[in-house]
Amino acid sequence: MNKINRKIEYSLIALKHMSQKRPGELTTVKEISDQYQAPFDVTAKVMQRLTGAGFLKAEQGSTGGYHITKDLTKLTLQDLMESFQGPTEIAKCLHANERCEIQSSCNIISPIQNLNTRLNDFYKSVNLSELINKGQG
Amino acid sequence: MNKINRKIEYSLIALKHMSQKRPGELTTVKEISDQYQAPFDVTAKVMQRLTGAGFLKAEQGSTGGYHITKDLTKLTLQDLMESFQGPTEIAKCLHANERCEIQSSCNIISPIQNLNTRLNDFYKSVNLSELINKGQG
DNA sequence: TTAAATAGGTCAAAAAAAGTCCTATATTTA
DNA sequence: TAAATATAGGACTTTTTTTGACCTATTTAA
Repeated sequence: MNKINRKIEYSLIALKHMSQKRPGELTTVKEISDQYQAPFDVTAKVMQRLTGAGFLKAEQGSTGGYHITKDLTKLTLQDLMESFQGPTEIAKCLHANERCEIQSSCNIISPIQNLNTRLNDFYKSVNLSELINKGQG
Repeated sequence: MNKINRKIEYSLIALKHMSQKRPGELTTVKEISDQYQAPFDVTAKVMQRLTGAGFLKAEQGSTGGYHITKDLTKLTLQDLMESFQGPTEIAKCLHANERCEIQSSCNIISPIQNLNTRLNDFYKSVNLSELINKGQG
């Protein structure tokens, strides 16, 4: 529990890698999967997702690749997470289409809602640019 | 991802339930599993764990049960989580006995460490008593 | 036309979470 | 003293989630 998933990790790796390039310079999936030993297919999907979310722009064709189009200083961990899994929902009862079996008798729905909001606020407080550039990593 | 696990949920349910009783009044596993429709065995394990962590005291025998022994206003979500899963570690690389396959080439170890600390600080900022009493539950 | 890139669907394997089954021990009470 | 009811906890199974692999299509430069 509390683990950050691989997609978020690969996203951070890719974003950091790309943020260290000159503006507009392209990065391929192969480049990242080779350099960081990340599985090609998973990395590819991650890049596609980041593209769909507007973080990156993809250039097609044999000399194609990706480049960052958004200002990382204006993005938060919350933005990144949301692009993969929608709104943060720490329990089933918070999700419209899921149903918690014990919901009818549950005594902690308000606390859960409160905690969810606070966790989300925390994610919003984590700036992606800052995060990526912490330490020498 | 980002889900709180069932054990933490059942813990909060039980703690809230017990905090609403008179001091020293006992609560049984059956009482909780019946009232909140939580699985008996899982709830039992949770209570045992909370006991081991010093949150509760168990009274043996046919009129036994549990009661809270710690002041919830002095406990945090971090304390609760730690009692179930040890220190919060958002990625393998932070854990002494786990090994991340890509660690040797990873470019985000420092960011991950930083984020881990901040998340932990967040959990420490969530007071259990406050959390449990948010809203009408 | 070929090579190398992105796009994306489907499936399988692995890991983690959740729950069940079973037995042992303690203690009250009939 | 036996029965009932409580905690203690090991072992296992099922379910869910996560992670990764496989495959095909499309785009574009050389």
